[in-house]
Amino acid sequence: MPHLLLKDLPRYECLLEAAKQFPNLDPSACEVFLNLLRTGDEAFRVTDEHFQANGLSQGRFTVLMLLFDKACGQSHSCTPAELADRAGVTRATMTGLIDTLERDAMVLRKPSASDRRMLSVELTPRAMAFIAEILPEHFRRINDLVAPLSESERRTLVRLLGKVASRAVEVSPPQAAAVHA
Amino acid sequence: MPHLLLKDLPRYECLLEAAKQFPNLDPSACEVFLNLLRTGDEAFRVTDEHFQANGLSQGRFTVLMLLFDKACGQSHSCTPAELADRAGVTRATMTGLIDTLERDAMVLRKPSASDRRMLSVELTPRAMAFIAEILPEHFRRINDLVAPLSESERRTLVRLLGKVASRAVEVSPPQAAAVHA
DNA sequence: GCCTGATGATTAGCCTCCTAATCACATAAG
DNA sequence: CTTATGTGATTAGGAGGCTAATCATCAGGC
Repeated sequence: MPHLLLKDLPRYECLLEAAKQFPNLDPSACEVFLNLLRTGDEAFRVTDEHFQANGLSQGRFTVLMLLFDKACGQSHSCTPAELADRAGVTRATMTGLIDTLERDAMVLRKPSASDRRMLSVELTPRAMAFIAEILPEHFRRINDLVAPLSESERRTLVRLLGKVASRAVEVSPPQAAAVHA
Repeated sequence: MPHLLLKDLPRYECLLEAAKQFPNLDPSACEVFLNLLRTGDEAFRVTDEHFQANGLSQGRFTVLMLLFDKACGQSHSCTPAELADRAGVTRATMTGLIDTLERDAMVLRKPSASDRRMLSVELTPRAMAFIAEILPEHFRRINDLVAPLSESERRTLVRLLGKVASRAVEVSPPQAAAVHA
């Protein structure tokens, strides 16, 4: 479920053309922006395809990874709230994701002993086996995707992406932590 | 409505740690992949924030842009099927997008004279004014986002992104044009 | 003229995201 | 103790993706 919605990128000449109408339009900036969105989406698609073939969505995969990470660190529990925060979705969304994962016998909800409002979410053995099953192909796809880049190109790309990402956070902070004035 | 779902990127040391468990995991490839997804999502967010403030979604904006482009080229009509193809969504999805745009008086559905199966979708004057209103800020945000990059860095970034995007298309073609064997 | 199959648009039903409202419980203030 | 406030999880309802199934129309073969 990518969200780019633009199959064919406008070509550079079109941007130059359009720039005549809109003085604000910087062709090179737009070109970077469009390529960034498109490539991000393509990269997403390459892995999502594999997920879908295994009945996963990006959200479900992320939850499994977060719990798997916990499990590896011996900390066998995680609350829905913590999962939501780390996955970057709302708690309502996390409730829905856990619902379907529980339905598919991938996770269990257990009441917390100390605070009766809280739950603890745990992976089932079935989920552990499933993760071990799909991860190798996941990494293979990532390696394959990045294969055309040399190590030095990879460093350059990460550096340039980092500049843009930092700038993005600067110009529009992820969530303006609503202060109760 | 970004879909990355991972607020905090695993740091490089974590990747190296994880690589011990999974021989397939190439840390530099994963780093590129994660940065690509994250930066794409951040870039998306910067513009989507502006859209949301104006009651638009990415899908609605794309439809308006496609129709606007048509309108500028004097070709005042466009079928839902063509819009769906160019936007990269299914026709069913396009029906839904046109529904809400029509409800908001942004587009009109008109029956086609030549083929009674077809519709023609047109922008309303209200939509034209709306587009002229929001585009300058849209371009301003894009320029702002890319501002930290020099012209030469932009060319490099576009080139490297292009390599990855081409590779993505290669390893998993967008849609395997189902042949009716 | 009349089937048959292709094509445009829509509908129905599912999933995942969202916001806002609700409910249960915890905690601090009085 | 009681009340107010805060916090965890859920529910309700909306939007936009998808696939699969329908319906109307077109175009070709006989």
